[in-house]
Order: sequence, then structure tokens, then C-alpha cells
Amino acid sequence: MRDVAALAKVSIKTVSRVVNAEAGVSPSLVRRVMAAAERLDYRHNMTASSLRRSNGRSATIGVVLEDVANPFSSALHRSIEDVAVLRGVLVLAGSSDEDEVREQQLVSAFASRRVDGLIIQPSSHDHSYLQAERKAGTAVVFVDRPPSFLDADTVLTDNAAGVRRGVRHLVEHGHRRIGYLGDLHTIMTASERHRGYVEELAASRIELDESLVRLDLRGIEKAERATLEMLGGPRPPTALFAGQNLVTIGAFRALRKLKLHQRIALIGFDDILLADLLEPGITVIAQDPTAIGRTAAEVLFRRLDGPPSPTEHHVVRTTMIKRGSGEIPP
Amino acid sequence: MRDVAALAKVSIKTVSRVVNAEAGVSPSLVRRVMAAAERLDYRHNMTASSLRRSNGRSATIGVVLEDVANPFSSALHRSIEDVAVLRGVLVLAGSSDEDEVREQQLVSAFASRRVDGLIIQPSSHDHSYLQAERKAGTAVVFVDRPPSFLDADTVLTDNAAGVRRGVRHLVEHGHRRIGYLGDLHTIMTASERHRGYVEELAASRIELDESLVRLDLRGIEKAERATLEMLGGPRPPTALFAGQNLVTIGAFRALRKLKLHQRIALIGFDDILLADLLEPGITVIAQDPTAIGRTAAEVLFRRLDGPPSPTEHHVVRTTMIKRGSGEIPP
DNA sequence: GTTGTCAATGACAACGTTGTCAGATATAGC
DNA sequence: GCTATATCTGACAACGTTGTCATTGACAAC
Repeated sequence: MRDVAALAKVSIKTVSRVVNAEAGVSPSLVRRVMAAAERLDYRHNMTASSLRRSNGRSATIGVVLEDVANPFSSALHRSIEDVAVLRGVLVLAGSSDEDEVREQQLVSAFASRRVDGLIIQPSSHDHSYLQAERKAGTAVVFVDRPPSFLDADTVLTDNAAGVRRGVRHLVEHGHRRIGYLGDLHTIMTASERHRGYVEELAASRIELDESLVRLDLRGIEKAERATLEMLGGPRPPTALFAGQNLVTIGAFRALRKLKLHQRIALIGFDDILLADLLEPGITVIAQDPTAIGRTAAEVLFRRLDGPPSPTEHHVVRTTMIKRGSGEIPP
Repeated sequence: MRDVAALAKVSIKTVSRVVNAEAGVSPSLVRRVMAAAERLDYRHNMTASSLRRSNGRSATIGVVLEDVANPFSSALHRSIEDVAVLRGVLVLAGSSDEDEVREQQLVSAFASRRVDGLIIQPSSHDHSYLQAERKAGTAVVFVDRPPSFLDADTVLTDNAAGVRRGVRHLVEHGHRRIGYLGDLHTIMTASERHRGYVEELAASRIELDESLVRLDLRGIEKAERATLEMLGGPRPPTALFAGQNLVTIGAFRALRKLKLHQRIALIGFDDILLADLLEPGITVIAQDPTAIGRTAAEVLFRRLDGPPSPTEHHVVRTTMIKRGSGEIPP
């Protein structure tokens, strides 16, 4: 900036004004400064700028996802980015891998870079450590799962309701023996989904058979093995509800292996690319990660713009997509 | 920092030393400073720090992807992140959506935040605009596609060789009429893949039939329509090569619709989740985005650490995964 | 007691910006 | 010609940190 000022024969303050497109600089000087900046390949230094500015904003937000490469998380990421670009805000993203320590390290790294806000898909079970960031003025929004020991904005899927809808669909097609395959029970969404299963069975006056429930299935392989095992049991189910997308894939693999994929009903939570091209197509309870991410970003920016207000809790609904596997009779 | 210094009754310089874990501070003072920092919820301000530090490094890199939510791009993103975390470096990510202007805006936004390096999956066709960034000391590595009018490190897939391998596989299974479905021809990788197809046909002494070639198919729908049309023609192909993953999905949909999926061979470029569960499983030429991303990040950091050296050009090989669709005889 | 050496600590300036405020110049009104 | 007003412009300090260098004090050697 000093060099630009020297070349344009003005003060650096005038250069600053031109760079920030402030009013009140004569057109001739604007031209001279722009030309000088161009000639010297001048790049505005936002870090210095936000250090000095009164609001201290960095025009950057941090996003903590379970895994930036996971389809659900990356859809969140993308829709957050889409809202952020409209305001010229950049997104720092990181993967927590369902690890509490990693989540906190990411938040700390983001905080030391003075992000304006954080959107967190949480892994940890105590978010009181975020109090300090909030006191420092950083807005925090939770997506997909709620925080613990912290009152903050949330944008969640109604997991239990979605599962109930799916289980009811199976019951309506005549099933009474419905197996449940769930992800790690420590994950709030997984336990919510399991709760939906238990509640809908009760509402349908079907007795819960624990031999038809397998929890803590992390990844395709585990889900596949558990499904094979359940179907090999003495009184196998006539339908399966899979509580997570990788679990759905594992379950479908098992059904294929046993050549039961056209005979046992299957509904999965969370949509899967290509699910419509399988035979049968897989019926799913689809979440809407795009709506979740967009809403979260909107809430975040509203909080950054506006005065303090009570925390908001948004619920994004699920949709059932019928493709065949959920409509197989017992 | 000033507050911490006051509370610990030391100078801010001593606080700086403690925060940066520099040697030469007496243990008792270290304890006092730590306690004060803790009590005041002090967070080190990396932006101010990197502004003042002699090397000016921000411990942040920028990654321009086609779309952070696209499976290939997000796999790149993740493997870049995995290398970056080891060095305490954070990743700013953005989606260019195959738009030159957006790519340059992202680079410019990254540059003004003084990222240490850039990893770019390019969309634009003139990268001379990056000369200025490089002169300013920003390392730049290109992934997936090469830069134009700029000499920079690259990490690419050998697209033409991968396609040739796949086409040869079809020829070996007796096919002579092999259709080609390609993505936007302006994308370097797409035209490279098309080149591989043309070359392998020539090597196999099969005359090129332009009625079996459809280019510029962007997205599933377009690919599906083009495939339906080609197969409805007077002399349809007995095998198809799809030059991109969404194109592969579109082609498979078309085959399904015509109930030809068990009769016409299909090989796709780039692996697809669930491709093994379709009937038949889809044979693909798989890229290795994880290896590409990892290599790119390693090259970037080596360049940031080491002295200037000639640009490097890495080629990551493809693998053919046979699942059935590519082994259907004519 | 004096000097030299070493380790620990702090004062000060600087990184690249912008907020504040004062000064300079031009224009209009009398 | 003089003042009042409006419009530009620039000098300077400050944002939160670290590099440089000076100061302090303890201790050992003479």
C-alpha cells in the first residue's frame, strides 16, 4: 500500500479509501491509484485490514463436519458455501471424524484465525468449551445434531419422526417382524432414530423383539455382517429398517448375498446416490442436507448482523421416497 | 495479550514467548502466564501473529475445487486436509462450478487472506493471472487438470491411458462397435479421454464411426437422452464407454429403460459408489483421488519448505475394476 | 572489588491496514 | 475582498502480535 501510495503520489490513507471504494475521493486520484495498484500487482491484505477495522470481522467462517468427503457432510458444506459467497465470506472446513478432541482442535484453530462464526456438526458431548468463543463474539450454529451443555442455535432433522414414518410404512404393508439396524448409539441422531423405531412399534402394538435389533454398526462391513447374522437367526424379520446410509448399503449387500433382496423389505434412513437403479430400488427416508446447510448459514449470518436474540431451533423434515424395496409384502 | 501480561505482572513480550513456547522463560513465569491466559480465556490471534512474523505465513491454504460436494472433488479435499493437519495447516475450500470467473474470484479471495499455498482443480483456460501470486511467494499446485499459460506443479490422472485400457478391454471381449459418451469437450480431461478412445480404436484397426460418439454431455439427464438416441439409431453399438461418472449413470439408466443392461457392455471412467451392487455391476476405470490429493499437498508443502526448484509433474494411474458390465460379449 | 559471561526480561518499533481528526483547497454568498 | 461552507486529502495512532536490542541481575573468575 505504501508503494502504491508513493507511485500514485498520494498518502496511503487515500489508497485505503480507493481500495475500499469509499466515497469522497476525486475521480482523477481514483484513476491514478487504481493504475498504480494494477502496475504493482497490489493485493489488499484482509488480515491486516480486519485486524485494524473496528468490527474485527474476517469475512471467514469455520465449518466442522464429520468428514468433508462424506456425501451428507459435503452437501451441507456446499449449501453453506452458497449462502456465504453471496456475502463475500469464505469457508474454512475441517473433518472431525467423530472425534471429540479433533473437533475441539478444529474449533481452536478456527478461533485463533478469528473466524466470524462457526457451524458445527458435533461429535463431542460437552460443548461448554464454546462459551468462551461466544463471549468473544463468535456466532455458533449446530447442524444435524444438538449441542450438549450449551444453549445455541440448531438446525436438525426430525430423526425420530422420519423413522416412525418409515416403520409405519412397513407396518401398513403387513409387516410385524421388522428388524432395526443402527449406527453408533453414542451419536445423538442414531439414538433418536432408534427411539423412533421403538415408539412406532409401540404405537402399532407390536412387541419389541430385541433379537431383531442391532446397534453400533459403524460402516458397511459391520452392517453387512450383522444383517447376515440376524437373517440367519431362528425367527428372522420380514422387513428391515436401516438407520444410516452406510448401514443401508451393508444391509442391501447382505440381502443380495442371501438372494433375499426381492423378498425382504428394506427401508433406509438418508438417501443414497443410485438407490433408484438397484433392483429393487431402495425406499428411503431422505434428509435434506441442502436445506439444513442453507438454513444454518442463514441463521448464522442473521446472528452476525442483528442484535442478540433468543436461540433458534429449526427442524427440517424428511421425505419418504418409495422405490420398491419398502413395498415388498411379508 | 496485554491483559494477560498485566494480570501475570510481566511484559507482553514474555507472554508472547510463553504462548509460542519459546525457550528461555523461567518456569515460574511460564506458570504464572499460563494461569493468567487461562483465566482470561486468552486466544492467540494468528492473524496478528502472521502479520508481524518475518515469514508472514498464515498456516492456511486455499483449495479451489469444481464442487466441494462432488464425490471426486471432496475426496481430493479430504486427502489434502489429511496432509495439512499434520502441519497444523487449515484449508479454505471453494467451488468454482466450472466457471472461470468464479475460479479467479476464489483465488483472489484466498490471496487477500494471504494463504500460503493454493491447490487448484482448474476451470479456466488462462492461468497467467496467477503469476502475480507466485511472485508474492504463494505456492500453486494444479490437480486433475493442467494449467494453461503457466508453468506450475501438476498432479494428473493419465486419462487417455485409462480410456485406452478400457476400450481395449471391450475390444478383447469381441466388440467392434463401441460407442463413446463424453463430458464437455472444453474440459481438458474430457478431451483427453476422448483422445484415448480415438487412439485405441485406431490401434485396434477399428474405423471410427462418428454416429457412435456423443460429446458435451453434462449431467445425468443429457447423458441418458444421448444414450437412448444412440441406441435407437440404425446401427447401434454393442458396447459403450462413458467418459465421466454422471455420464456413466445416465448411460446405465438408459440401458435399464431399454432393458438392454444385460446385453450391451458398459465401462465407465471414474468409480461410482454402489456400482458393485447394480445388476450387472459396472466395470469402471477408477481414478485415485486420494492419491492425487495427497501427492498435491505433499508437493505444495515441499515447495513451501524448500528452495525453488523446477516444476514437478506427477501422473497417478488408473485401475480397471471388473464387475460384469464390461465383460458382456457382443 | 572488579570484570566478564550468561540467562532472563522488557522497551520499542514494526507488520499492513483503517479510524480520527485536522488541514488544505475550492466554491459560494455577501 | 472576506467569511462560511463543503469537499478532499493527509498525518498520526492504533489493531495484536513478534523481532531486535538493551537492561538487569546472578554468578564465576580473577
